[in-house]
Amino acid sequence: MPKAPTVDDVARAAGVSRQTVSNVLNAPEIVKGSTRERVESAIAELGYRPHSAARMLRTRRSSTIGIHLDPYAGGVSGVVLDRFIHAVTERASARGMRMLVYVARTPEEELDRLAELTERAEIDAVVITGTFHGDPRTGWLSERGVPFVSFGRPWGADDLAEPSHSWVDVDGAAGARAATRHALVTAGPRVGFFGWPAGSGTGDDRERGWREAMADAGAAGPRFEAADGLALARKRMSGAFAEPGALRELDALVCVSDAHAVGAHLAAGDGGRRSLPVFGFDNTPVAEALGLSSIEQSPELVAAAVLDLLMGATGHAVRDRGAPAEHVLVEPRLIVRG
Amino acid sequence: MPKAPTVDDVARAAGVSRQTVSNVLNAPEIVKGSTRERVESAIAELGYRPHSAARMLRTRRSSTIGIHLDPYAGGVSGVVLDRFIHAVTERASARGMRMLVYVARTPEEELDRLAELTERAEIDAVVITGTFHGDPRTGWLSERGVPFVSFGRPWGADDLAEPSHSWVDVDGAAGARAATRHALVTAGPRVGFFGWPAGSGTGDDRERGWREAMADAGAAGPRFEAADGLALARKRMSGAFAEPGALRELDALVCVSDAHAVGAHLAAGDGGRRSLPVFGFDNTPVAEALGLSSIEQSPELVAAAVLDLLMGATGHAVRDRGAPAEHVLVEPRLIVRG
DNA sequence: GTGCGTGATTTGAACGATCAAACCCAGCCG
DNA sequence: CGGCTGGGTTTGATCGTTCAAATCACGCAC
Repeated sequence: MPKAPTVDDVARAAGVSRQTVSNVLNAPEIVKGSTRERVESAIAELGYRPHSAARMLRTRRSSTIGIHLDPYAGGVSGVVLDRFIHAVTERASARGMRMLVYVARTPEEELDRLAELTERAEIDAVVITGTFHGDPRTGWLSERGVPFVSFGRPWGADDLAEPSHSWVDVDGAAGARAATRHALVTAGPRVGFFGWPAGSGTGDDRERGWREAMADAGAAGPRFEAADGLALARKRMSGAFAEPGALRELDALVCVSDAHAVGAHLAAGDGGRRSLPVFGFDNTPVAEALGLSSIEQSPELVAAAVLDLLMGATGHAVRDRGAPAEHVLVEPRLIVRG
Repeated sequence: MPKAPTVDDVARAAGVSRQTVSNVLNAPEIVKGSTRERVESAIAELGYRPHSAARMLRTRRSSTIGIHLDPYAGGVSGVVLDRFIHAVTERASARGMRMLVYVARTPEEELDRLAELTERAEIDAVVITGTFHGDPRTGWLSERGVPFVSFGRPWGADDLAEPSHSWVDVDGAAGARAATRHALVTAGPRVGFFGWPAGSGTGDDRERGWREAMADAGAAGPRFEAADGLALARKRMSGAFAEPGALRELDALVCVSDAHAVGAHLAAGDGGRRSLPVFGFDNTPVAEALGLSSIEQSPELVAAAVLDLLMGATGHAVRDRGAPAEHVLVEPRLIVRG
């Protein structure tokens, strides 16, 4: 393995100084055209690439962004986050940034990881996902001045008008509203909602969309709930559908997740109504496989927005804090099937 | 933001020299007990962490491993790789390594990414996934002396006896054999196989397992095939089951993937035989949701094996090449459902 | 008493880049 | 003709760590 060429090797080959080579790379506009070309061809000739550790050391920037990898929970969802991570990585790459992934089982453990990564200067910024009420991460990051953007709103009093940090989220209420409206038009007025127990932010937001659409239409429908998980959801709805007439008196069901939707769909099938229109959330492969409608979150759009907030619309480095907290609310898209 | 403490700060606080602090961190055994304690408490006191860029620059090691993120194909599988990446990251973290992810749409693009990452010294090693016949990556990496291990065998002449590089894979034939045997015992002798078109390595390997189990039992069954994708699979089997008696004369079906299995399951349902025992591969959430049996690949075991090959059983740095090429074949596990 | 070996610690240099300031050289003005 | 300006380029210092070699302290044998 021949030693990799350094900036000095290039300088010698091009008959200029170190710094000029550095300038060609970092501030080409200040170098005279003819010398720039000479240096560029020397770079190409030698196959030179700047040694990133040296650059990091001097500039005190790692050009790396950290992101947490959620454990595989074995459930139906999860795909959304995987798509999101992929999209963020792609976007980051296009802006000359790298993505470092880390794992942690609890928020506390995540703070440990983050402390290590930031204090060793391995990352310049963080993308956090799945924010929740009283999330310890946001305050911690703000205090230490670590630039970050969250996929998920702060769930505080004033998310929209005066957010405590930059965030991007999908407008769950709008998604549920779209699904509910579609159901009202195509199936009938008795559209139910199948959600998580109250208090989960995301779930409440989606439920609100259903409520609003129903109120607008002057319609009413039952609300069911179950904790996360396909099996639980199926059991819950099997119970509900066992009530005489319950299944017959329902025109459609909007669900808080694809897991819930699949559970409800299977329960409806068991109850002899395989064709009950069911709407899920996340547009996972399972919903696709079973031909269920679902709300597509467009994690690619979220990813693009996250990087815009983190680096500015065209920047090639993380914005230093001091930049105002902004947010982006992505409009989801209803995918109709079945 | 107060300036982060350096090794010099710690040295001063502990009344020793730079190098002694460094030794406490990197070779504690050569430092006298009393001084070590003094230095350790100074480290704790100041909250010192070594600056990774400086260390990288000097040691010429980044302690970082690169891994490719597959694009979200929208299909049923993909979960296996996500679980694998998560597990690798966890294992790497435990050994003091970091994981850097990158994306690429084609193998050629992947080589570009790898060239950049290795030449800038951002990564010490690579984990590649989804190897195939004539994969350009393995040769490229070997030539350049970049340490790597693949999840997926080399698919060459002498994979097992004389592999051209270290690899870990799941024993697909064993998995299919287990499923077939189980089907023969619980369902009947007419066990079919639903595979990919021949030539895909992985698919051929799994099919071989079915063939062997059938031959051992002196049984015979039909073979079907379809390209990847749930919709295609369903259509193919709907066609097959339309033949008079075809569905009745089948006791069970072993499939090359969960997508195939789900397609076959749905087609069987359409044909009036919802209870046809179907066996998938990958144990994805969809199979779980529909109550189909499937073969669990245990990506966590694969991940552990990959890091063992890359770093040695207990090492804390990537083994330099010169280490012999080894391989590990992980035994998959049949998950019976329905 | 001198020399030697050994374990513990310190010193100087180096890794490869960028920053900050100095330098050089035309061209222009007074 | 001296001084000033400013674009283009070079020089020296620096980021924080580890390597390699030097130094130191101490006990022991001759």
